[in-house]
Amino acid sequence: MPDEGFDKNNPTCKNCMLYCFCSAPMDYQALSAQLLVRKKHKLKHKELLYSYRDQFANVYAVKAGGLKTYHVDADGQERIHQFYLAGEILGFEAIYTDYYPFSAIAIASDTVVCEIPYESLLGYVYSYPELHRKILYFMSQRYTFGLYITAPSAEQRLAAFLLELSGRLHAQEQRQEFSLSMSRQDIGNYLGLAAETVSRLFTRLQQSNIISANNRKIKILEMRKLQWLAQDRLPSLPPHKALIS
Amino acid sequence: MPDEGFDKNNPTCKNCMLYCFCSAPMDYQALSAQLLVRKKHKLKHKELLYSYRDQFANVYAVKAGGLKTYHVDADGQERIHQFYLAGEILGFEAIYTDYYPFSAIAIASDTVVCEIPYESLLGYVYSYPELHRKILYFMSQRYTFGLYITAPSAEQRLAAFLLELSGRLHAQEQRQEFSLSMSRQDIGNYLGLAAETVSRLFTRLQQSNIISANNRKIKILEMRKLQWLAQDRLPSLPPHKALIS
DNA sequence: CGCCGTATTGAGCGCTCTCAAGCTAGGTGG
DNA sequence: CCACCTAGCTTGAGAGCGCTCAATACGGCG
Repeated sequence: MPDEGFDKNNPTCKNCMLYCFCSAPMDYQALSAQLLVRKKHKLKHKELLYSYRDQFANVYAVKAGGLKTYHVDADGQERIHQFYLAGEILGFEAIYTDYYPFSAIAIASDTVVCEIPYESLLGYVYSYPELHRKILYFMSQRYTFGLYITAPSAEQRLAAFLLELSGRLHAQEQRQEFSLSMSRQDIGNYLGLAAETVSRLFTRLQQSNIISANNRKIKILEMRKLQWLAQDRLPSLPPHKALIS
Repeated sequence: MPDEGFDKNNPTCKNCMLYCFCSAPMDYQALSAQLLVRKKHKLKHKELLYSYRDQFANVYAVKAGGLKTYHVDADGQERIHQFYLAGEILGFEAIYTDYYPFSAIAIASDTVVCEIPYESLLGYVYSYPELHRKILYFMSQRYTFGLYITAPSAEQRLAAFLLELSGRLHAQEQRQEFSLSMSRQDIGNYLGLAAETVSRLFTRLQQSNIISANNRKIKILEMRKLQWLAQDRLPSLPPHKALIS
């Protein structure tokens, strides 16, 4: 269902990667929410945003909550492709195929996304070069995610995953303390591990006093040790905040 | 060393994803090789194209041979991020960081790449909307690669990897028969497996008469069986040829 | 308060890793 | 042209990590 438009005091808007465009400062006037964002969707937990093979039409900026994209293989097993957290944009993966190659589903209740028609987004690119760079920037950023999912040990994978999440959530929360929007099952699926293994690893990391983990609440206690476990599996990246101008 | 420019009869140019621009038909005149491609580089096996942390300046279209991008972790272990085969373009991963987040190295002798300055490429986008779509298309395509690297069994990973390669090489060779440009070690590294495991799998797939593998020469004998092993781990994708117009 | 999805914990097995020893092929130099 | 040399590939044996299956505990939501 459609929602009210852009609100520059809304914290979910402040964290959005497209904030600088929706906030319509100076010469970006034309890009105010009414133009760029067609409507907002509120999604409940496990509510589908788009489905595999749907005709590609929109990309979506995540304002609150989170989503996962996934594909169901021949066994009926779900394979998670990517997570999309508040401030990130999904849908670009469909440019290549012209239909969505994955399904996208909310992993948190109260997930809110802004629907951005792709064709109109492309149209604005010519008037707003900065928007163009931004799009390429978003798409490029994804390339650096998930480098660690082939790490030889489960511990390395989870450590790197937590560090990546911590970086991606940087803009919104404390770097060392954050709340997982995904289940153990989903983490395991994404990392190529059984959910039980993920659970055991959380226990182990807590016993070593490297993190504390109360259900989905994670606090990184020993950042250095966690980085050591991850073995520099992530290339050091600038916080994306820097580009939000 | 710089090389002669675009040659529309050169098979390596014909297979390039940017062929339609370099071939300069009609209104794309301005995009002939001299403008889009600054120079060509010939690389020997294991010769570096760019290095981690180098200032981002160019993307590179692979005309012949192949490359891998990789990152060296804290253990000194190489972690392969992606392979780039003839007709594909690398370097976009650096947009986000403004330096190359991985190193790129040739995995075949006689690798040839066309150097395309990113800023000038961006400049042409405004005059040639089709070029813009193409760039987004290339970048989007990468999102669909490597979905299978977290598959639970090694056999599934390798089967899916071979199928993906077969699709990516479609434009250049027979779909069922192709030549691997990467070593067993590299395949294992990419798939999160030991090289020995990869080797054993090749042996096993041969004994089942699903493929034949003489060193780097691969022939898929039973496509259906290979797809069954891969468990539909790849979303079905159109051959990129279709978009080369 | 009771339910159901999620998380934890345990036991035992099997796949893949490691280490190690041959083998093959392609390239080099005599 | 052939012998050597080296990197890459294959094959084997044994160990260990993570998976499966199963039972129990937790916690959010009605």
